[in-house]
Amino acid sequence: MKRPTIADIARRAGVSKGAVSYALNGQPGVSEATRQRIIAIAQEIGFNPNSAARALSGATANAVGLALCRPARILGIEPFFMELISGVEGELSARSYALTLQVVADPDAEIAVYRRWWGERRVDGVFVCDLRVDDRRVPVLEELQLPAVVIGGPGHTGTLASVWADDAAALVETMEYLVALGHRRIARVGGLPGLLHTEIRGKAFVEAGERLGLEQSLTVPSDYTGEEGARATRRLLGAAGRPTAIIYDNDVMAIAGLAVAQEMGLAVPGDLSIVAWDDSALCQLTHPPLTALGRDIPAYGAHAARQLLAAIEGREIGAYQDETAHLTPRGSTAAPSPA
Amino acid sequence: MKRPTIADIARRAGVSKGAVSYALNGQPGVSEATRQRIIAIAQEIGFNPNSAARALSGATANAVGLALCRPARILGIEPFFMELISGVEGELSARSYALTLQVVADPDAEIAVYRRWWGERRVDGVFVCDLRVDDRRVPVLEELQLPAVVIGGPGHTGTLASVWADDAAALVETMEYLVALGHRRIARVGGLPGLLHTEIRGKAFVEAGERLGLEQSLTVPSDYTGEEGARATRRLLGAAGRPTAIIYDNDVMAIAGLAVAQEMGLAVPGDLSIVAWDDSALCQLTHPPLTALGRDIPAYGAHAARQLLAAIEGREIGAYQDETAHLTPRGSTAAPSPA
DNA sequence: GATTTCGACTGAACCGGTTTAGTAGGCACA
DNA sequence: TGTGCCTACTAAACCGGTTCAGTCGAAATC
Repeated sequence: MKRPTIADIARRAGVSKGAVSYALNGQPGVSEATRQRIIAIAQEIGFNPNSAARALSGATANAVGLALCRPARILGIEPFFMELISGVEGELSARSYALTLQVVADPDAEIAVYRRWWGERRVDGVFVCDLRVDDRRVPVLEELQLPAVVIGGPGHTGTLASVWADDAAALVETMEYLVALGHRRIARVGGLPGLLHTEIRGKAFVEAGERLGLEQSLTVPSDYTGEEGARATRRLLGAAGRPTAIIYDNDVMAIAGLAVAQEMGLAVPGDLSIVAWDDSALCQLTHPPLTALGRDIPAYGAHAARQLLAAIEGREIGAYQDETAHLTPRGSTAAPSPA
Repeated sequence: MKRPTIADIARRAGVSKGAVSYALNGQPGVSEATRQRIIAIAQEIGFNPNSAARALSGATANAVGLALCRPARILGIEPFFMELISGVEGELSARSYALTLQVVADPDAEIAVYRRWWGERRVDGVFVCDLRVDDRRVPVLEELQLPAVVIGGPGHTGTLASVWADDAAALVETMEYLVALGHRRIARVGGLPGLLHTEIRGKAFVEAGERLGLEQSLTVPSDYTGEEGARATRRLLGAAGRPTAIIYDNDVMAIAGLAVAQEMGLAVPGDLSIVAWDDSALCQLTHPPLTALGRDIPAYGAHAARQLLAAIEGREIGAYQDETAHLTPRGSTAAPSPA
């Protein structure tokens, strides 16, 4: 089946290719009557502009890129990315932008992907996930002048646009809630060290712990997987003076922690309170359901997409602060039983 | 920053654009010495061929498409798609193919996306997920002659290539295992009605139930969400002559079912055995861990990608049968307690 | 009535690759 | 010495859009 081109439309309308281009793109240069006639013909023959031709002559590729740098097994289990993607998609498809996805093995590969995309002119802009402290990707994107929106922050985003949420505030709110319940020994199972939001949460945890006068406020680093979450939990619960509450950096680790606690004969929430960061549907499926810090991830993605489209259009944009995660108390948190 | 083009390379090498093209693409027409010189220059200046220009003149866009037609909340929670994507990616990126992702609202929108992609020449081929009985997408793709690989089957794939696994056999194996443990009343919480694999599993369930002489073999339809899985479970367990074992069409519903059983005071596996289809890491995080039907989803995706690339290259391909899911017994299945 | 202006449109260049047709030079063979 | 053939290249067309520089006729201006 032959794809219709503007030349076909031009022939049928008895005008030149240029006139067709003007008509279809809403540019001045054709009369309203001719424009309508051309649009009608285009619709009739089911015309879609060849994206390659458009990208080659015009400015944009009408596509944006997202490179994900996490191993497959973690990607699968984290609802975060899929929810983010679906939010991003909503904005993009409304403007007929395509999303190009690439899974990469490490930050160097990711940087190589950006350089390739830029060289190939395959994308007009990119999303940057999993921001790190002094992230090496940032200067590369600045150098390439590739429009980019960093998903994360605040800070360490250089001159790039960003979308971020105040994790420190959310964590402090959670700790105050636990303290109000009577907890004095609170632990935290953190995400991948080196990720900016892990560091931000870690710092906030220490500071709030001091301010609230906790007896104990220990962070154990982890990697978002259930296995590591379970291991960290065993370590925390096996030690003397074990915590009465644990905050997990994602829901998968929290669920694993819950299983470990039950396995060790500890009652949740009687002996141990559990809070999960990221409130996916999973948190409501456990027994007891998990108290969780949640926010609207698809909306977060949508904001990021809007920022990126604005950046591509050359509009001046900066950091956009998204809503702060809010705590949904469920059955996994309660006052600690008297020791 | 200016992107280098083959004209830049040609100038520096003192040859024509054509020679550069031959050299970089491994075509005959240049001497080995010249080829090496050109390749060296290309590397030195960091050349990447403009994908639009290549797509416009040559045949391929060097991209394939994947349209996902599921609501955001289900997409997020299902590890299946992300694992599939990461497997697909592995094959694609090895051949420098890009993956274009689009989330759509319904099958009509999905068909529209295929037509647009085809018209725009944006992709060289597509993956088709969630195959339905008499799927309307199949004839459209055949008409467009857009290379496609259906992920699912067998049957209902028309002339399109496909990758499938024998779900019926896996289900029968599972039922035989449960019968061997002593179960006579087995229920099933199914996936979305209308999806081919749901129908195939449903049919196999009924047939095997009869063949094995079960007292009861009831399927309750569901939609893969935890809420629906919980509701279906309550319905099954609340009725008289409740089943002693339930097979769930995905892991999320199985986890929800486990929580419901515990909530109702039933011991798992003592009073109720539970089997999950799709063995994600979640299955090992529950208490007890779930017996699950698992297979290597990234490998499945990789096979699909290989099939699609072959189809794009015009090689004759048909249906590829992937490994059958295998049962991993864990703590959620045991002999039923004497009634 | 001559000149300017403007709207509506055309023709051609251009984007950066691939590919086809053509050519120059070297060598073998009669 | 001429013919044929091969290798190693070049020039130019082409893909399908966008856009720039004109052109043409009609209306507006003086």
